[in-house]
Amino acid sequence: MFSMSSSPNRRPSISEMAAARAPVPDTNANYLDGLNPEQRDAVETTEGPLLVLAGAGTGKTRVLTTRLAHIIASKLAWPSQTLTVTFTNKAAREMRERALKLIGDAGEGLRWLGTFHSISAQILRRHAELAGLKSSFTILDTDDVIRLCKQVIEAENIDTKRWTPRHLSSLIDGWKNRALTPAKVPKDEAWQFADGKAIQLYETYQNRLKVLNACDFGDLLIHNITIFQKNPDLLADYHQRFKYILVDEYQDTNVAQYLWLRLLARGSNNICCVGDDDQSIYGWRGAEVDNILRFEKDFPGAKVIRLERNYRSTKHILAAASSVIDFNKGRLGKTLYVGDGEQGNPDAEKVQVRGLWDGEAEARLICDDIESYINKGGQYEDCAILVRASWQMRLFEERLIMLGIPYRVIGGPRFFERAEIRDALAYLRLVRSPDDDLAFERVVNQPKRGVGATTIQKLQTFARADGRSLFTLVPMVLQTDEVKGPAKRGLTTFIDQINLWRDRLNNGMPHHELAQVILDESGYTDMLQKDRSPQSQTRLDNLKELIHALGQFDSLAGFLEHVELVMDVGGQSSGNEVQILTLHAAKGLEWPMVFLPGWEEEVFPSRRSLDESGMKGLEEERRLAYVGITRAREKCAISFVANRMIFGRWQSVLPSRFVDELPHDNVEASSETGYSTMPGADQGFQGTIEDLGERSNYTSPGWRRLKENAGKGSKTGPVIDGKAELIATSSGKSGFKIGQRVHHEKFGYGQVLAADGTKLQVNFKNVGLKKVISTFVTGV
DNA sequence: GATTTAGATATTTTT
DNA sequence: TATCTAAATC
Repeated sequence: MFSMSSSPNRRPSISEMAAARAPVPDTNANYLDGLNPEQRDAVETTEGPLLVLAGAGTGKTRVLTTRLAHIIASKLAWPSQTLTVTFTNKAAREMRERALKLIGDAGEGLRWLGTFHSISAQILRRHAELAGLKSSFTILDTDDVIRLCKQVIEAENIDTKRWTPRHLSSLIDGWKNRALTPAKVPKDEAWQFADGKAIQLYETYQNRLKVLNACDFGDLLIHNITIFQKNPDLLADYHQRFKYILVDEYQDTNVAQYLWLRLLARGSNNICCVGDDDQSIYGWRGAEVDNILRFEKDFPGAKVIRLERNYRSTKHILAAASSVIDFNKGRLGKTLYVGDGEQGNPDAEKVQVRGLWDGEAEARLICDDIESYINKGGQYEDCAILVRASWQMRLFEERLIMLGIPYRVIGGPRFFERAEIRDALAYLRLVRSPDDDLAFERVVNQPKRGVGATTIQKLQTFARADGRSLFTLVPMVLQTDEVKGPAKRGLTTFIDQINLWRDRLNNGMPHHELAQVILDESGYTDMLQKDRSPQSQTRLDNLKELIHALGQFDSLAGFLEHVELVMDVGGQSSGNEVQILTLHAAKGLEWPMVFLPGWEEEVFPSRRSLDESGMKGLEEERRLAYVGITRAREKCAISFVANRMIFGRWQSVLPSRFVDELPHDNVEASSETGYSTMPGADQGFQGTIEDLGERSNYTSPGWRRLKENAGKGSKTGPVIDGKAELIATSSGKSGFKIGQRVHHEKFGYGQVLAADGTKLQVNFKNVGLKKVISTFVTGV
């Protein structure tokens, strides 16, 4: 319907470009139908900088996609002359699909629609030499980066226990988020690591990257920025190219992304940013809410459009969210209201706030709610449980399994971050680029080939001295007697195999077939098949999945590039299942029924957030609360508990301050925390000391002590900190929990240190070394 | 060099 | 509690 006279992939002729400059309003633009006045304004304001403040559920994505479609359909620009940046691959994909749906073939050729990282990688590949790289540079993921940091720290003889590689990598990442190259880092920040060596380490890290012909994620943008700054001609080319810039989730941009956008927008000045300051929840990853707060100053003459009509949630849900977020200072300010009609649904349910005894009771209640919703004809997929931290998920999983309710955990370790997948990819990387030392180190002894740490260290020393890569160095070392025995044999077969695989690839063996061959011939598959741990089958399945995914790409290079930047390929199909996810992962999603458990001080708002970032941290936690509530369409149930087990210890906890910030009129509150004793307090335990037999996990200190003691004929445990530990065996059904306070008629009060359902280890406060417990332990 | 054991450590995670 | 890493032992 909006097809153009010529193929959109063809470069436009001069006259076409001239014609495109004069907007030709399309009177049949029915893609504009159904937009409200503000949305329409946001779509049609095409000149100059524009900030669209889009509250939750106000049609943000629709505006963005329609705007893109509008620009193309009105021939203001060719698809290839628009730059659209998102944060996630998923958002980019959705944007592309929706734009294509609106304008059909005319939208083909949206080459510059993608994530900040994928677009800056594209640009960097074209001009890599200006950053001292080859255009075939590899993009390192977090895992590689940490290993590299470790090497850098060790090279300086710094204790990696006191100063962890993870810490250094997060510092470097933080600087890159702020667009600081080693030279630009404020000198006093050097003291954040290894007694003032931080900046120096950052510098060596960067040098190592250059030698490896590699980039980390932050580099993609930093290199772009420096290239643009040093080469005005080149920047001018891109100014010519990008007539319109669209940015999604602007509140999440960091300094580097902001500078990058500023540089590119200087050409046309047609930059449209869409975002919501109230949904900025990635501050800990370098996002600067300030970017969106400062927009009008940064882009003079900017227009600001607010989208406040919410088409998602009931009035009670919106009132609850607004009430909480209103406690934040320094907002741009918007008030959400029900988009359809004055009141919305008059029968809408109020937001529920419930207090429970402990996490298990909370899980029971929520899962029962889900069950009764299903019994009334609801769908599992309509329900979501949103938690602050992933450790909170376990209780819900256990309960859902018990009830036989299908569920899916969203997020968690991603497909391409799994060890077996990264191993397989490292083999492929090494076959393709022998100089990839990080890949070499990863797989040279995986499966075991007798090449241990000592050998690798030796090789690294030589490689450093020679300025060669490990792979090219090894054949030379093998000529000498520096490496002997199993290590020598292992290295020989390793090198031979890699070379053989490379020949096969060059002789036209399809890459997915090669991947299978590599896994089989290297012994990797064997290793997993022999491994009888419960995860090994999943690992084999994952590898199968990987080979399948490989088959979808034309070339190995194409696949690797894809993998480096698009890490979310794993099985996406979601069936009819209850979803469990973190609040962070929930952004951008919505459900009819949303459960928000764990609203307790220290948990949510999280203690660490407050400790580390104070007021700023608290406000971000509050935005997280806002995001959580606004995910709900019809029903939102918030809950908190009185007792929670955190890191294996029971703690009594207080309701979150956010609970008090909810509006009374829109909330229905109830509490069941009136217990005076722990559940199970009425049950008795008879204590005798026994051999505990085999248990899968004795590694925790409590159980380890317990095991040491078992079967030694000893009647009591060792004295630790002047307190005796006694091991009791349950006489009946266990209702006791780790950390729970118990009472024994002889020994007085104690605390349960370990329990597996039938046996208890109790730490009694006032006891020295004592004998058999033959009497009952009672919960208090 | 591999395996076992002991100890420390613990959010959120778009690329 | 569960997981990861380093030291100790085989």
